[in-house]
Amino acid sequence: MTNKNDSYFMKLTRKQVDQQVGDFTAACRREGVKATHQRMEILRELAGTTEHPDAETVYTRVRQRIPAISLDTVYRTLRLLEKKGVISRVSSRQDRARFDANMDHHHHFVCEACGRIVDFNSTALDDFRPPPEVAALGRVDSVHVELRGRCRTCKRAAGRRS
Amino acid sequence: MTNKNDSYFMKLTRKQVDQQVGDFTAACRREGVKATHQRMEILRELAGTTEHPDAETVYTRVRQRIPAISLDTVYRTLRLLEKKGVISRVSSRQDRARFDANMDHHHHFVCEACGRIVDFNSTALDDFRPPPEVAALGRVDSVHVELRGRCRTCKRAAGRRS
DNA sequence: CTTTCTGCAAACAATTTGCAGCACG
DNA sequence: CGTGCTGCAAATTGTTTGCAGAAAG
Repeated sequence: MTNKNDSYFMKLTRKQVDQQVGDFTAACRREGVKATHQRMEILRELAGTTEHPDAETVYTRVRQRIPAISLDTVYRTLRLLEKKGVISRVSSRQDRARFDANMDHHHHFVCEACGRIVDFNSTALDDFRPPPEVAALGRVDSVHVELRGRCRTCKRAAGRRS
Repeated sequence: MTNKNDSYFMKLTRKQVDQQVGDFTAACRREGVKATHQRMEILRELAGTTEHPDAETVYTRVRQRIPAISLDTVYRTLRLLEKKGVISRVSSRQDRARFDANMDHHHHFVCEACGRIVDFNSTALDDFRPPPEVAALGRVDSVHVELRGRCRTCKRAAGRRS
């Protein structure tokens, strides 16, 4: 499956993966979360690849080692790992699609508390040129920047609460 | 609903909206697509706001003017408008969630043809400071950059096809 | 041993689609 | 007037959840 040209999806070294899985095992013990076979193998699978697989893909691969594992467990574990800060999902959680009639090139500020999205422009970003390592990957057509944080309203609300 | 402080979601002027709706009407005539009442009102709704609403929200609002409109029509029209390049969806189409065990700060190159996602780093982006207009909106916690384009493999495949 | 997980199946939510009548051009 | 569009309802897909048995600590 993997050959020299498949450099996009290079797997990490066994040692690096073991390290990450070991760290998580320790964290589980510390927090009273059970370090089950399924969880370890799911993390091992994800830690060993850079191709950002979806739940179904992780499921298919882990099943080679744990044939009886269920897709639900994969979903549940991915959610757990995300909550524990061990993995993240690519791009901000997008439950439903949102639309934009502004077709001029622009970027977004996203409030992670209330979900508000505000457009902005930046000359600094317009001048951005992809680094050579990216140019080597292929052709870049557009640059999309998302700044994540808290809008003033949500910051204020959080302050009042505490 | 709208007050002076609600500057995030300022509506555009009537004139700008009319312009955009008129342009689309013309494009419809040109391409033999029917410029129905429903389509025009959906575009009008989206063109008149900067808050990047989802389908359900557009539906609720347009229904105030066309009570008998259905949610399906909203979905169908949004898809049509997107295909015609009149609107876009916020963030790249994410049918299914994808996960990443690399928790170091990094950015993504996304091939729009095959969906491959490759991580990269950039000192230029690490140095990026949000413009003052964004700082005024709230606190920025992280910067996520997505470069969209074609990977070498897909570029090559496209060339062979033509 | 006891509490937390897993697998199963059923539930959910966002979005898409087949069909018959209605409206635009 | 005919073809494309709409509304309705049913299908699809990704993801979540309730429950009883299984396993980790």
